[in-house]
Amino acid sequence: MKKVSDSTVLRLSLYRRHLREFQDQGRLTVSSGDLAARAGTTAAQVRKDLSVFGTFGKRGLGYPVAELAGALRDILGLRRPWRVAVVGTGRIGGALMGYREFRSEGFHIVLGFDADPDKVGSTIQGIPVCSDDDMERELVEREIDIVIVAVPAGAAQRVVDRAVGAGARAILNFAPAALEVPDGVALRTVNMAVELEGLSYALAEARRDAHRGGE
Amino acid sequence: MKKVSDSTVLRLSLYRRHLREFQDQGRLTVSSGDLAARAGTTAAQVRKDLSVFGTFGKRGLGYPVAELAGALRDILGLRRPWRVAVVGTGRIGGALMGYREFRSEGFHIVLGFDADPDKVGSTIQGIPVCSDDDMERELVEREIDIVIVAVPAGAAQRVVDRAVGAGARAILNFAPAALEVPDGVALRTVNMAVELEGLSYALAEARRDAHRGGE
DNA sequence: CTTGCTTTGTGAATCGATTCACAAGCAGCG
DNA sequence: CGCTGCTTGTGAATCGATTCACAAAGCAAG
Repeated sequence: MKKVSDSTVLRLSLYRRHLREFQDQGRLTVSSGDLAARAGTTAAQVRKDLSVFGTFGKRGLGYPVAELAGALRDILGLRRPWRVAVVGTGRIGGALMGYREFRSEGFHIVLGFDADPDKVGSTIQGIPVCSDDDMERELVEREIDIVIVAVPAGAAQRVVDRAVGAGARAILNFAPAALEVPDGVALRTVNMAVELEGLSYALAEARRDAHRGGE
Repeated sequence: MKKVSDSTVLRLSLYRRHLREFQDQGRLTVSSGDLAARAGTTAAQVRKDLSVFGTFGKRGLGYPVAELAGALRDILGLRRPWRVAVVGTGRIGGALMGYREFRSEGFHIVLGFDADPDKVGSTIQGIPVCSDDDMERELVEREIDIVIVAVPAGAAQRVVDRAVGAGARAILNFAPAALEVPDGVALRTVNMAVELEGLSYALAEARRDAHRGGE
């Protein structure tokens, strides 16, 4: 299989979302242009992205909404639910444990981990919290597919190493840290502070331009 | 000013983080290679990124840590703090209001907005919550620079329109929705479900490869 | 069956970002 | 002072992703 770029996969997710909207509206087919307009890209981009995985449309007609949505579901691996654990049940971790969007997309958060003995044994958002110490065993026993890391930056690499050691193949990291994982392990980092700094740059740049009189 | 790519700005944020670590370790200079190793990129990339904004290093020596960190601070617009408001004080919004990393990087969350009358007038993480209805007035009066959107997808575009109408120039969106903003307004969207679907794709792909016998 | 309108799928062209490769600059040393 | 060892800054080359452009295909109407 040829390598598929991250940005293509990301867009497939978006397409699927918008396809569901079209489906709710009772549309039977959409053109690449319709889909592109919603997803904020171009018709050619939509067609190119889809063509990586096969041919789904009919010339002159467009794409059958329901069928394409199903195909994307398969491609993205969303046919069956994934089992997810959250490490670190502080404010961020706790919020993620209650995030509706995850469950409705087929990501079932089945347990949390925390180092705080007061939290161990309790539930957060109805999800049981285990001790950090038992991480390896629990990950295996509860057949966790995806580990979400929501611990402070300093602890993140250690958590990742342990999770990978226990066989984790996919990690979503919310700690503001650059993490290392071996080949074959999928890692995505959401760095919220970096996103804010991107906005800060844009604001500063706008101000600089204003002082300089545009350009 | 030539256009600077998002990915360059994103990396500058990372460089600054790692520079502080070097600084804490007492290093006076770093080479592009040192910085690249930490940030997970290449020496050439580091030099190219920096060269967009000027020349900061000395040949044969590397970059002066403190000076470069200061320069990045200026470039990223972090010299003075930004005033931030969070719209939607549910689980995600509430967690963001208490997120330490934001404050320590100079992003001061000064108020929240919520539609729930029970919350209006209370404080979350020590930050006062105002009514959605007063958004325009409060944004102007409290001189908000950045608006964080943490409302359900269906309400996000309306919030953004109102914020932009009140003069907001920078928006960080956590709602799983494709938002439209006029030119001149900086928008970043953090779509956590899409990130998870990226991992799902990787897992599904790995499984497909396994069934097919690698490749 | 033919004409006209639409829209896909895809090679080719373009664009942008990353990587390469090397001259130029600097410190240290004999 | 000139030589050695590093490291930057940057044009040129490469790589990858996006956009263009058009033949092929489907449908409808006459």
